[in-house]
Amino acid sequence: MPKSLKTAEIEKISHIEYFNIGVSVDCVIFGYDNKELKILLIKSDLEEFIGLWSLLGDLVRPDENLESAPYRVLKERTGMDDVYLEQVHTFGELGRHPSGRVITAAYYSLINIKHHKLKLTHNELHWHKVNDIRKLAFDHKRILDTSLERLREQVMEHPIIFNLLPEKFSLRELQDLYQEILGVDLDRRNFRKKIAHKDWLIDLDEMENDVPHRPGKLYKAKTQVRKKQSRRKANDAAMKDLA
Amino acid sequence: MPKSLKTAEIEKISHIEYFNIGVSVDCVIFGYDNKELKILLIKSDLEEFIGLWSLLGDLVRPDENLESAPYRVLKERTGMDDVYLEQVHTFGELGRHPSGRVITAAYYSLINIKHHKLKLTHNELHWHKVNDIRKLAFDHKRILDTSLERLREQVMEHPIIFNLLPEKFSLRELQDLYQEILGVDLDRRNFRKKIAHKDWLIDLDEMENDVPHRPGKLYKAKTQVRKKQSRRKANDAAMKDLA
DNA sequence: GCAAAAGTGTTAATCTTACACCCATGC
DNA sequence: GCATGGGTGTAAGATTAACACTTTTGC
Repeated sequence: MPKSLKTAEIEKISHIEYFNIGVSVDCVIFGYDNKELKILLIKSDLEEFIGLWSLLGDLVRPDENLESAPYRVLKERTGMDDVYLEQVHTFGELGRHPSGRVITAAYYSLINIKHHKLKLTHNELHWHKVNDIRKLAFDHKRILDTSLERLREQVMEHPIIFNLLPEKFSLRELQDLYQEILGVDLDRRNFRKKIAHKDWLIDLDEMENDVPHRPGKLYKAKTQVRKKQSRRKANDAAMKDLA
Repeated sequence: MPKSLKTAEIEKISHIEYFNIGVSVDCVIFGYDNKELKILLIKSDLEEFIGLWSLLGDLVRPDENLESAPYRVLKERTGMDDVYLEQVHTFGELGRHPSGRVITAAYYSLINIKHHKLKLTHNELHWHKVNDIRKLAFDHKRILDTSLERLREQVMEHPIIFNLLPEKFSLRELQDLYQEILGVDLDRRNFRKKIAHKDWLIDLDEMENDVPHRPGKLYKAKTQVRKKQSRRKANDAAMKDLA
């Protein structure tokens, strides 16, 4: 047996002083309303950040999986479960939190802002236009920027965008949302071809109504596309790209 | 002033029991030698994982930035600094570590296995073929799989692969490395066209020597491509993709 | 001269872009 | 009848995929 072998218990004791870092999760909760990408923020309750807004976060509980924490935060703050959540990055600069050493794992979430289950549980929770945000508490602006970057990278590759829309939507609504997220204008005919090619949608054979123009067809996402497709496909694509 | 406003100091005290989670980093250190993708592992010194290999990791020090920790681990274990390192994902399942609650941020690193500075500082450190690895200590196999997946996603998009090669290399060596990472065979002519198009290389006007066949031209990566290009370009690409 | 890998170009297929007209509805 | 957006196709350009022969070197 190697001479330096030790039990986990001994290792823990010898490093006990290291068990002094807080771990939190912060949720970048995206919504879409009125043709604008929104994010759910809460007024900071820390004196240091008075007047500033912050992401929804919480310390990870000692008895909870890291991945469970953002679901809990969402459930507590919005009443929603079964949401799309994805880890983005973990931030751990010294001094990023005035309470001491806190490392935070950032997740982004895409939710339907009109969902019947959505009930904001706190009167200092508000939806903000992403494009208007200049400053947030902590390093939350940087977290938002990173999440938005990731969302832009993911949104064409994986059928996740539908989490931001009502169950039924028209192609125009979908295109508007892509445009808002990517910050570009898209050609309608080319957009429709590209979406059709991805085979993400089911044609509902229904029409919009109460629109002051010719109604569009309604679609829904295929078989509850709440999660990204397996990364397998991304790999296949990368390979095909070069093969 | 809102009634529930509190200072960070008070907040910390009220959550003191949460500051009981260890935070570590684990490094997936890739190298390339003998046409094989390798990973640097250390024999686990925990009784629970006797006989198993594990990633190189360490607890994050209370006075060190999260991002600094993997650089420190690499420096300590290999003598290398100025390496390519990228955060992949943070793992925090309950029970992933027998010492107690430890959440780990995984990074992957690409290093030149023949670099003159590389000095393994521990005699239980060894390079293993990635393709041969079936089981590792902790959840390190999963961390490896996630890192490899990410490496495959990144390697065509960003000029990072050169970190695995010596300073001067031939196109054949580069192609072999891509094939090894992606697990596919590539067409030589198409590969060369694609690489030329990316404009990542400088033609050194030198030739291989001591090869038992016609020598190939040598290239080096343009202006020390140690980091990914800015994400900006990825976004532009995503937009262009749809515009 | 033989084994091994270097180097190179064309064609067909696919994908991407740019672009304009008629249609259905509410008012 | 007019304003609004729905719905659709084509041609040019760019990119990708498949594919084979000649060259240079060491032995």
